[in-house]
Amino acid sequence: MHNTFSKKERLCSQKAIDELMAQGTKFFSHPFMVRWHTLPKDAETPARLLIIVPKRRLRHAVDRNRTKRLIRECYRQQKHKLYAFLNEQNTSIDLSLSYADNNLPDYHTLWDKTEKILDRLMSEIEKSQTEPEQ
RNA sequence: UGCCGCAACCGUUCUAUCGCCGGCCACGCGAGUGGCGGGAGGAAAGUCCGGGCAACACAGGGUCCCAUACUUCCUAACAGGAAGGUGUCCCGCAAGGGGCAACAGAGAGCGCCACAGAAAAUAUACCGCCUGCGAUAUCACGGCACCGCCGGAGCAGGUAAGGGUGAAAACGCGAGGCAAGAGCUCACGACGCAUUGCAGCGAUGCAUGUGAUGGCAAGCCUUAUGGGUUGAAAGACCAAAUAUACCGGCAGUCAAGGGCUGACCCGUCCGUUGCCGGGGGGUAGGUUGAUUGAGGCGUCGGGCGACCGCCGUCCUAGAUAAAUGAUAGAACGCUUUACAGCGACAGAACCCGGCUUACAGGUUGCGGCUUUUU
Repeated sequence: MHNTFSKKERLCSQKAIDELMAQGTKFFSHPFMVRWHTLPKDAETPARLLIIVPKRRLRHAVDRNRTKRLIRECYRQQKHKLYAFLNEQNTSIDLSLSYADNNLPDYHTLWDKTEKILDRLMSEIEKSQTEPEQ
């Protein structure tokens, strides 16, 4: 399969970002702050991702660019699990990964971290789906 | 050969796999698929100057505010650059070479000048120098000298040469002059100004004349010149959904109200309600602005040079929450005995011209020094 990562799979709209920040559920798993919230089933894509690397953490634009690209690669190559799960649950989500470390990440450790986060995310989604609307 | 300085240029490369953003071509109703080719920098950085572009504003003058400040030239423009002048510092025996410069005005005015020092700006008088007066006493002291004269406490005045202080001391130095002294006078020199002469477009230099004398304008200021504000998140255009000013059509209702009509009924028009269509402004979103330009490269010509002109040739990122990447392997370079590790500074955001700052390593040219050989 193609591990693509096209424009549709990115969260670009300012309005959607505001909504996510205001209403999203969040959890922390080093080195990421994860925010997500569920949406009605969308035909185009099961998940939209927003990658955040704050200027406060990494001062140089070069470092921020590289960090974002690494995160994108890790997500791109592992997202099929999440997509399959979401299709099974018949839902879609908006998701943000906010980098919260002061050092440049390493590809292999970042891969492991991303894997963990996706696992945790899926279990959380499942929980919220089984007991909806408090 | 090595080192140093200056200038110009480069600033990792290749392969495989998986991706991202534009372009062109083909196929497809379309979503899309396939092929070909393109995709960060010398500083993309800081956002410090200048300009283009855009919107808004705008009678004229003054004040305030900001910027600039030796000259000429270059340029679209500049606080940039080139050539030159002046001052100053360094190297050199010299000839000469190189560095640096908020380099207009302190003779318009105000203000300031710590400590030290007598005094920091209407000069002053601590020591010193000079003049006058000069108590006691003719005794004592010193010198000259031989019946005398001079000095000596103190007081009054003159003086700015010398002393010491300081970042800086009333222009330097020599001579004249004087009681002692002093730009008081003179020669030479430093400085400002002026005009005249000569050289130069000019700053300025040389000569001449004349004048004054501490420094700070990066304290205020004066003079001259320039400056409208904002900034691509500018601006222009298209525009779903929802609500809807307004317009038209159809249907319903005469339940409130009005006209035709004095009253009632009926009718009809307006109204009102609903639906449909049109429609303006405008939100999400999209397009544009936006990459062909004071453009790059090359030949020739002009100019000391910055730069300019002619001709030829090339099209070389265009994203928008923001692409230009990731992984693995190899090569290259550096460190290290080796294992191994590392790969400078740094990421376009409307576009240009500069400035400033960061930068491992390498290449080329010129200059200087050194070594070796001939």
